[in-house]
Amino acid sequence: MGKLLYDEASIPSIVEYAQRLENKTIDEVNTEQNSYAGIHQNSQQIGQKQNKKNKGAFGNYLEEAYFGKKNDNKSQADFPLAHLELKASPLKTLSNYEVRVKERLVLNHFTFTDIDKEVFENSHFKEKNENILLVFYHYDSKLFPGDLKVQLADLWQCLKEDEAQLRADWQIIADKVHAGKAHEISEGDTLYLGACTKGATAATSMQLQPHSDIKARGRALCFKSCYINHIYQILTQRKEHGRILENRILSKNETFEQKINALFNPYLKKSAEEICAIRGEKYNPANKSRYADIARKIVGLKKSEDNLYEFNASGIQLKTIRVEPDGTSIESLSFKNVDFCGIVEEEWEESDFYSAITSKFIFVLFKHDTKDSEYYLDRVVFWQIPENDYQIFKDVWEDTKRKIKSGDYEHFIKISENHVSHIRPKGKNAKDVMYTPQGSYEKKKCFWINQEYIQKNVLDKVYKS
DNA sequence: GCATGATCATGC
DNA sequence: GCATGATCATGC
Repeated sequence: MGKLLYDEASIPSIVEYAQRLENKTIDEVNTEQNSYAGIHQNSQQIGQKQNKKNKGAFGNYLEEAYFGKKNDNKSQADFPLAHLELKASPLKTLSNYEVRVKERLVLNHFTFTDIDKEVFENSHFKEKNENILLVFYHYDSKLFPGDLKVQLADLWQCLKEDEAQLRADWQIIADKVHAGKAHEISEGDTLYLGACTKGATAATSMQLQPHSDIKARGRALCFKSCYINHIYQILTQRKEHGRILENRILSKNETFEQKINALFNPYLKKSAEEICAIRGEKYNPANKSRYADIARKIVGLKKSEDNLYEFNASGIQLKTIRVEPDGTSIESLSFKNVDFCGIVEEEWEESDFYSAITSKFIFVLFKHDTKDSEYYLDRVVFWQIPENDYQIFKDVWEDTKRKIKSGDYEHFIKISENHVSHIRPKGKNAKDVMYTPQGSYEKKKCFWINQEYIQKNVLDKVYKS
């Protein structure tokens, strides 16, 4: 073991050392410094031992060949003297050249017995993840870990930034365990911090839980993909522009639900046109998204959706639904257009649709009481998809990916084929097309959640109880 | 009446 | 010009 090139007890020293990697690869910097951090191996040698596609390959290489750490005691922080954890996070480039974090960031595993005994203040989560050194790198399955380019390295102190929400999320997970409902935990329960299933298949990862005899899938805590992507964006902005205005809508000790309800309260029972009049905005009945536009303006969202800190960090889905006098709705819910070239390169858990499905939903319900009367703002409802239903969304997504890969754009899953989700066109008109992996152009389409599913899971619970 | 495909206004 | 969040139109 050679001498380390940084001070193991100092966060600034470790962060500075990590930042030497920015815009370079580990092997480049090691060569410049004439050091392999005491370990005389380059990435080809390690790469031959480890499959290049091994998901942890870059993280291990960073730890061993750059920081000179042996990857042994996993429950201890990576830099115990500095109370600092090291995490590598892969980036991908979308077909529009936008750079995005590729997947959720997995933190510590937990057992239901342990979390049952903890409170947030003394939790393993808080202890281990208070200071995280994040190293964002460009993922490429064809390259050795030492040849991957690092984009950004920086410190994220999640409690200083977002303690209230992380505590609320942690508590939701712990409370399900307290209630003997570990088997009902869903990634959609929470906004930033998630309890994700990890690694092994469902059958082999079943665990006992303290307050129920029902076995539940083992879980790890993670930063959900929207949150880690948000962190990447914030750190990039701070590096490029300094600490510019970060537009938070929550004040201290206020929950997301309380804030949203407070924003909508003044307009309850008022018609769309009345709301526009009160707010001094124009109302155009020919605009098909007029109800959605009102809802977005009330919470302060711009079209791009990333202008509010909490919305960008959580990926929360704000949707408006028109409700008929009998408590039913007419239409299914649409999502972003499918990127035909992007989807064939993606895994389910990295996809836009997965991200939407596992986010929380805010439904803004506009109702009318007779067939010919105006719709008025009736209620605001929070909801998430139960995890038991994720599989069918995944099946629809996988089927769509497979058909696009084979060049079949004519036989996507229809609304009549299941009770949950389908694929349908969404473009300016039939001539509005998108480039495909086959080099042809096909009509734009997107994933939809079936009206029937929303009716049963959301509207019936609100209007038929 | 429902399934499916087509289309529209908006804002950046 | 384009993505978005929807609603509309048609044919069976």
